[in-house]
Amino acid sequence: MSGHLDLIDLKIIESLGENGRIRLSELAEVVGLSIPSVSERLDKLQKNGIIKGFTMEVDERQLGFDIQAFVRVRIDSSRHYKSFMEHVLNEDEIMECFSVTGEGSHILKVMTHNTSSLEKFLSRIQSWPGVLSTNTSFVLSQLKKNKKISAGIVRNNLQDRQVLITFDEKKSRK
Amino acid sequence: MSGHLDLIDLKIIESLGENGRIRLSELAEVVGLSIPSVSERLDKLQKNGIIKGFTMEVDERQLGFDIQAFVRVRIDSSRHYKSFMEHVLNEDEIMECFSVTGEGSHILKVMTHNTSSLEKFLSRIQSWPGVLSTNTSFVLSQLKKNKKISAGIVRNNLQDRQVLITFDEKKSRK
DNA sequence: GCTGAAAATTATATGTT
DNA sequence: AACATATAATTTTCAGC
Repeated sequence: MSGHLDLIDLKIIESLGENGRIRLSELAEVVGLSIPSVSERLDKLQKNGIIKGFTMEVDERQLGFDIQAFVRVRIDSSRHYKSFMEHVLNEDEIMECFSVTGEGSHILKVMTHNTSSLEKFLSRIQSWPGVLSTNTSFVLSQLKKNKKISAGIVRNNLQDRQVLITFDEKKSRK
Repeated sequence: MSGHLDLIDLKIIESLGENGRIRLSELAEVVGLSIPSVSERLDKLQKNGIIKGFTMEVDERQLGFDIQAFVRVRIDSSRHYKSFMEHVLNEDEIMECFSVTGEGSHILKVMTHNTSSLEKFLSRIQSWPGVLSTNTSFVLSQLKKNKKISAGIVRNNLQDRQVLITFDEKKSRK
């Protein structure tokens, strides 16, 4: 498993959240370590699976995706679950899929070209075996998108579990 | 505005979606242009705002965020909108906020430490002026997260608007 | 807008504490 | 684990097309 995360790891994570293409040299400057040290830590964070990968944020509208929507799907659970999953993975217009509690068993985040393509998409979904109903909410605008993972908050989260060793704690151990 | 996007731009976008830290040298290989050309195109894509930035995907659980939830909020619209926005931007636990149609005026994607911190968060929300009700769905698991923006699909989207000029079209113009 | 080649910067590998 | 040094790779700059 992951071993321990210290504040430097968290700062690395925070910086990469703000700018995923930041250079190791800059990162080294930010956290106050040498480049090889930062490089090694970054490798470990990826090997541990704490950092899963790097992506990009795009302006979807400019790429012709004028419609975003949340679609709540109610599926006749167990029996059709496997085929549902396969369909979900195959549909490029489904950007995210969550299994959730509450009304409906799944929430799909959908991105598509126009109302016509959305209509086609919805009738496709409704034809999948086990799909009992759907309920669609259009996204009018996105008011917030939090990229940064604050080192401070993560630190608080992890202190409970003693996964994290802060610098001060380290110092005080002989 | 943005000028024109060709298939090479879309391939750059697709590659960066798969790996946001891909090197210019690799990118140049993928799209079949020289490194300076790719570098220039990347700059333009960022200046145009088509590429908004680069981030990282993390394993939230390993960082102590054990709870993710969608919270539908119904707010007494116009009058309290501004203060609502301010609150939303201030809360680090709100990762995303969408204005939507359907039941409730907004959907919040929330990430927090445990049920206790969620409970605190929900009572905080409910105390904001104008918040009439909330409805929370826990995320049990995320089944899909689409990082890649397929060049093929974007091409289809944009062809309608003639924003995109394909290589073949370019060739055929004198 | 693209290229090749020089210059500058950055990343990797190795050995040491 | 972190560092310094040396080496390798990458990115940037720029003249020329």
